[in-house]
Amino acid sequence: MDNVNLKKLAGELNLAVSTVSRALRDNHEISQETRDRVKALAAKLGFQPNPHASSLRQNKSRTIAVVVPEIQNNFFSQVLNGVEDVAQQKGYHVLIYLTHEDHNREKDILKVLRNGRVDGLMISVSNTTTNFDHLEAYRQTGMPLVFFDRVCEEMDVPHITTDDSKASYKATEHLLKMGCKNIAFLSLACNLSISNGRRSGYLQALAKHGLGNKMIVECGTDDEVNRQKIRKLLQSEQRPDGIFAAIEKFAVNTYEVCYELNICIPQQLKVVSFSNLAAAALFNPPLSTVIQPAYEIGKEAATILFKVVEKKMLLPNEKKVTIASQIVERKSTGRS
Amino acid sequence: MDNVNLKKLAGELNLAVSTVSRALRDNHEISQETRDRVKALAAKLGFQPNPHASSLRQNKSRTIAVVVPEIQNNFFSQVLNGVEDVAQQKGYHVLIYLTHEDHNREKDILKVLRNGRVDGLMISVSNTTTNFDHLEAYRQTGMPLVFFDRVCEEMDVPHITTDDSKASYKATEHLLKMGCKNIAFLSLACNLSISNGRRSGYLQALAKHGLGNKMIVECGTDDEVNRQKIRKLLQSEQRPDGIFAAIEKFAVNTYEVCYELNICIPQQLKVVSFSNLAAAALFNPPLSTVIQPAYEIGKEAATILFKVVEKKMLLPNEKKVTIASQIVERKSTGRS
DNA sequence: GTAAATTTCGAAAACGTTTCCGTAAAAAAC
DNA sequence: GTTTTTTACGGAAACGTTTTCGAAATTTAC
Repeated sequence: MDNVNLKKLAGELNLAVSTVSRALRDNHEISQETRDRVKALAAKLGFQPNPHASSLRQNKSRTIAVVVPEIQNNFFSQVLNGVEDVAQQKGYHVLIYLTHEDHNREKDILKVLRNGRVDGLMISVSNTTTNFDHLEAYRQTGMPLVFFDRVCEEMDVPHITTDDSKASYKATEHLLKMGCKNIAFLSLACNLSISNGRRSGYLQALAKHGLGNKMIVECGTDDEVNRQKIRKLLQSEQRPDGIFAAIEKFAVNTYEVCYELNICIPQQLKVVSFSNLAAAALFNPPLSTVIQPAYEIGKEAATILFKVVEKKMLLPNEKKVTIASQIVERKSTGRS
Repeated sequence: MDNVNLKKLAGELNLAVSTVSRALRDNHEISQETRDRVKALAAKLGFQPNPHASSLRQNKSRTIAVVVPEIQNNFFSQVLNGVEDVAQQKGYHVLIYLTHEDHNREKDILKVLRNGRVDGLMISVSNTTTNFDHLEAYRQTGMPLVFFDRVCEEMDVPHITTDDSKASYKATEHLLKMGCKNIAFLSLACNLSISNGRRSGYLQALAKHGLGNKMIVECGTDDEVNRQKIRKLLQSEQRPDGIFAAIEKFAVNTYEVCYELNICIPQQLKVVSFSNLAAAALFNPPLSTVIQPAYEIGKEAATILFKVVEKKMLLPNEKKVTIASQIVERKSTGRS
């Protein structure tokens, strides 16, 4: 029942397989009359060309892969949303792969993708990735590759990022403006270019305002460990009066510890965080956030990837795209 | 550079293509010595078999499709996480499609998938879907299909859901226990089996406790419209002292309106909602939630789908799987 | 010793498309 | 009226893999 294919259509219509194929693709070598006849029967029988045969012959799959560290993270799911929008509109399919911040998984995934399964790949690298050989190997095959958010600066492929460093600078400055003298930064592992940007924005702001007392706490995936570190930080001698969280999760951990220790936000501690959570406005107190243009990043990255896939020339400004993040000031950084 | 294929390997090794193919698949008809030789060269050249040729020949793609209404929604991204875990472990690939709650998109997607691109499909249907012909047509092709969360009860394919009705009953009872006399239900459009479950749980609880004054408000995707409806509800004569939101978004809308109208939660209004947001604990006040086992649903649905794909028999209790939701009581339903 | 079974491999068909090439018939050019 | 071009289509190769069939070479059975 399933196997309605070109041969079947051809048989039914007394035409050659090649003619049917051409008719369906609106080839001008086929008369309008025949085209209509073919299409009518195809529609009637619900013919859908076999994508594997098609891909094999044409050496393209109309599929792209998106590789991200995780998906529960609001940022990445919004990115994916943007990607899928563009892909669906262009008639492409989207394969999704999660690395769970594991370099080895990332390597395995890249390896499997190096064989024509997809026409292109966009990736936000895992934060345990320090070696980029697997990406280089992928690129060597000539397949289109685009980085977004967590990029490998060294590689000469399109990057789509947000202005992490600048946004971070502004967020830090915002804390200063609201009266903080002693700001701690909850950082991700340092091998990430992304965290470096965020960290350097923080450091730049401190330097600019003549504050040398940087406090950087490296947090990770384990909530309890994070809380432990934050607890220690908030109970220390020179305890900060402001916290800038590199990712939302750390802000959540901060809130938890503050509840636990009865530290009032924003009176005793002001908090700002990178976050794409719409519900941040409902937090107690509402959390000031640096919102990344996640959907736009996804959309832009996909658009550029498709341009590369379709071998269109990229404009110079499409090789490194930066989309601005936006600070939303809320009560967590309000004046006492 | 790219095209290292069986023929190339065969040429290099003075073997037939068929021998190389078999050697790589550890066919017992090939001597251990030859197998090793072949594998060594394959590894050296980084050979990856062309998946389209493979899929075409074997008539299977080692790929499944996941069709969901949206992905920003925490629930679905957690489901996807579960699915991807199982898939990656089994060496399958995952295609993702978003319907954006649009029945027509859903139809188009299903149509394109009806041709061997995937070995199986799992779907949570859009809430604008009332007609299931497209799903029936898909099933007719004999391809494996699994429903999760938003199911089509009528179709005889595996369902993986949570105990919506029961959880809803419990949540309503919880509100009653906390002193509510007048509970409103913020509902999704009624054609969804899912919302029917949640609604009926609510109604059952009211009936059980002899409360006839049901208040059902149908909300949708537009935040402003929702707020409008909630505003009207909370300003009405018999304004409720409890709100039960069928989805997280409506709870957010409720909070927003309460802030706006200076209605105190939980003193004046208690709120509970279906939600998978970890940060619900940080809300002001912390939101009581019905947490769905999203990750588990994804994992279970994928596991069952793979069983069907691999033509294993399903146990009777795998045809309809229900995984319990869990109520987390927080301040939003606390005693004044 | 021959017959039978086993091991190990090669040739070729097959999957369903797309596309290259060829070729009748019709139309246009002169 | 002949030649050239155009139109409309058919035949077959090709994509890279898997698998069927077959067949040497080796081993085992008797």
